[in-house]
Amino acid sequence: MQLTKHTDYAFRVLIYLAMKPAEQLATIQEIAEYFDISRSHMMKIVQKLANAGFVQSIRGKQGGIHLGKPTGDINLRSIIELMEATLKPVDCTTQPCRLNPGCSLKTILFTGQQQYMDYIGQYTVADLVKQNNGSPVKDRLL
Amino acid sequence: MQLTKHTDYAFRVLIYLAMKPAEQLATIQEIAEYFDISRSHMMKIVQKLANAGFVQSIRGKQGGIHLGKPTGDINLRSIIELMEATLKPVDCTTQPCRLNPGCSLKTILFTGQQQYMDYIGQYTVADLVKQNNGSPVKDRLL
DNA sequence: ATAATACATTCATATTTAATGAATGTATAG
DNA sequence: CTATACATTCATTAAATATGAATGTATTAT
Repeated sequence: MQLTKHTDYAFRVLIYLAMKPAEQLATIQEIAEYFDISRSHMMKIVQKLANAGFVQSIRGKQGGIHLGKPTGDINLRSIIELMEATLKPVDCTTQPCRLNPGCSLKTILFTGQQQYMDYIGQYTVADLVKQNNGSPVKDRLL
Repeated sequence: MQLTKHTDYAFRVLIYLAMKPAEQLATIQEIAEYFDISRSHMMKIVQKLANAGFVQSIRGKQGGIHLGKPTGDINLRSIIELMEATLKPVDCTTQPCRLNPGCSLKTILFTGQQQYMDYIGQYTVADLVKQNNGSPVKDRLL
């Protein structure tokens, strides 16, 4: 009942990138150090984000990464859907449950999770970098 | 992003008990066999439910277990809250995140989860043993 | 009383998933 | 053609879940 750290880190990367001027590249190394994670590990998170188009990566010397689309177009729900391995509240089939298929529990749980996702879906990365208690997030963090 | 099997099994136990006549006792052995789980393991799930009052257990010969309260009084949300170890969508403190405390992500995620729980909270075990596609659940299962 | 039964508790183990890191490959700018 | 930065594959570690064995305690039927 908790998001994985991969999802957590993915959000952090996006927030980090969103706080930099759009044209300025960040390196994976730099972000890994900022959040105190190993480079290799951070690489994998960025990888997934890059394959999905949320981040654009540029190889080679002077390379780096930046957001692949405007902050307002990166829906938080889509990040969860991308990073989380399993999105079903229960698994009634792998080792079949004797109550299946008449059991209405799965429908209730599934619909509940939809409520969660629908709510999250109202927000984008843009909402995460807005100032919220007086001082701009940017000023407090970079 | 998935409920643990403990929670899953807890629901199964409650559904099983709800399907038996109120005055008739079930044994842990019997339920364990029904769902094909080891007795020891099933014991632990029942234990938690018993400590919380959802199930009443009677020791000794001719002992067994039955529901501790009417099916309509066993809210599904309360079962999740009882069985799930961790209910926070993200943990920003164990290994402090540098974006904390200005980061609004945790608030969004937490509120989203509330939506989930609030939805689930509309249902009780009584809703799980109602007939739903013509034939009573009871007829199909026991 | 006491043996049988059924829950209670503690301890140890196995399995799975998530998390992490090392090593090596590929592209590109200078 | 070399330094840099992303890309990919493989192996390892750690943590959380899940599971089971052994033993204790209460109750009741005989």
